[in-house]
Formats: sequence, C-alpha cells, structure tokens
Amino acid sequence: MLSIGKLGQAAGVKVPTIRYYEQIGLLPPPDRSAGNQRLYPRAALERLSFIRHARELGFPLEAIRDLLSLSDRPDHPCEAVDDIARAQLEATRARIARLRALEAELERMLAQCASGRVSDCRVIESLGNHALCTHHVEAV
Amino acid sequence: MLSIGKLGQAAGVKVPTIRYYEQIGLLPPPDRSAGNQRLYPRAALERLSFIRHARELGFPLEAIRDLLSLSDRPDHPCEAVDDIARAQLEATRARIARLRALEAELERMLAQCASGRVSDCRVIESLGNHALCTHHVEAV
DNA sequence: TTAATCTCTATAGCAACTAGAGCTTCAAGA
DNA sequence: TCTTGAAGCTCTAGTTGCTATAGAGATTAA
Repeated sequence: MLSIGKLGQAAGVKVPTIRYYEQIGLLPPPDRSAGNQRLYPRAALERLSFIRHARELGFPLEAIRDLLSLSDRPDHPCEAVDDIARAQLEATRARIARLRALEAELERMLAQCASGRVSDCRVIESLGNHALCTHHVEAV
Repeated sequence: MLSIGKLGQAAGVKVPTIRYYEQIGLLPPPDRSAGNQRLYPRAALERLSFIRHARELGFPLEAIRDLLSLSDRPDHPCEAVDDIARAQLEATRARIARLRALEAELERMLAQCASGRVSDCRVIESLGNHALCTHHVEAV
C-alpha cells in the first residue's frame, strides 16, 4: 500500500492534486490507516498515471472521467473512446490555428516597430486600431 | 456620451466585462448620470478597443495594464512596449510547439486504434502507459 | 402611461488546481 | 522510550478572465 506522498511521487502528481481528484470523484476514496491517512493499492497508481497522461495531452477532466469509465468496460466497442480522442485532436488543431494567426500578427507588429518613442510605436498603434490587422483574429 | 451598453456594442465587449475591467482598475470609473448610470466619453471607446484587441492577441490583463500605462507616456522610448510584445510572441510560440507535440501524439494514438473492443484500444493503452509515447510531452 | 429595455449592485460559479493555516500522525535516530 | 522533523489531515481562500443570476431602479419608445 502507498501513502499519498509516495503515490504522488510515483505518478508525478502533487499531493493536493490527488486530494482534489478524490474530491471531484475522479479517484475513488481509498481506505485509511488507523491514524486516518490515505492508503492506496497499486491499482490507484495506474489510474492516476492514466489521468496524468491524459491531462498532459490536454484532455479536460470531464473527458478523462468518460475515458476512465469506458476503460472499466473492456468488452464494449471503443468507438466512444476514439470519439473523445478525435474531439481532443480537433480542439488541439483549432488552438494551433488560432495561435498561428496570433503569432503572425505579433511578428508583424514587432517587425514594423522602429523602437523609437511610444508615440510612434507600431505595437501600440496596432493594438489601438484593429483595422491595421492583417489577420483579423477571432477570440482566443 | 455613451451608455455602457452602447460602449460595449461599439467595442465588441460585453457589459459585465466592462464593469469587471473597471473593478480591476483597467478602465477608469466614468461619471454617472443623475440616475447613477455610467456615462462614457469617446476616449473610453478607444481604450476599451485597445484592451479588446490585446486580449484577442492573447495578452494577459496584467500585460495590458502595463501597455496602457506606457501608451499614456508618448514621449518615453518604446522598448518596454516591445519587450511585452516579444514576451507574448515567445509565449505564443511555446504554446504552439507544445500543442504540435500533442497533436502528433493524438494522431499516432488514433492511427493505431483498430476501433474494436475497449480491451484492445490503443488509445486507452497509450494513455495508461506513458512509455508508449513517441514524444514525451511535458506539461500542457 | 405603460411596457420594454437597460442599468445598477452584489454574489456565486467556471477549470484545474495551488497556497496557507492549524492541527495530527508517523518513522527514524539518540 | 523519547524526540524531532517530515508528511499527512481538513478547511478555506486565491488564481485568471470572465459569465450568470437575482432583485431592484432608470430610461426610452409607443
């Protein structure tokens, strides 16, 4: 059995985060020692590692909740799993596209600025006047 | 003079957001009508548009606060402005790089999945076993 | 005048944690 | 066995950038 600290270290997740995951029902409440400290079985490490990895890949906790409940049903078809992953891929691509537009806009602003006085600054000017934008970015 | 609703419409910012900006000191508190409603001068529209555009470009509010106070000093050199914009560009590029690694990982997971049973699902397997990763992504 | 719309304040909520206060338990060394 | 320091406990509040809601008052158009 693992203490919460050992579990956190093994999975690369901070202790308060583990307690938070328990609080929101992503990890089942483990048994406690005589002194009321959490004691985790090996299986908890697998589950927590799964969560951590999915978080690293940008899956929101709600998606992870779904993935976990799907992974508990090994005989079911895995279409739902793929759907969640595809949605995450789509979201990732959309974020990349937006960020690239931002990158281009920032580069343009900086390239035009001669670094003189604030009154001549193209960065300030560009920010104040949306019409100067080349890319017209929508919401970030 | 503009009501808060007109101002919001003109700048493309929601009314509660304007009040929020005032609350955190990003917009100065305007004069009020006899009935205690906010009345904005034209200048407020410029300032709010500036904020909105900077937000669209991903600048955090704290950076925008700095940009605004710099833009109020037209005679100063604009290096500090450029620094903030460059920092934002760097942050944007870093996010793009991370997201591209995520994209590749998600694509790989999905490509390997034959869409059969959950028990054979490569997506689930990849999430559970970090060692299967090609890219070993660090924190998102 | 009346109805519709707008605005006011204040509070609470979102994601996904993080930090801190104030306490208890545990493990290891003297 | 005692002591000390690390690790654990619960609870609350803070982070960012808003958004939503409630219940009241102000303004405007017909």
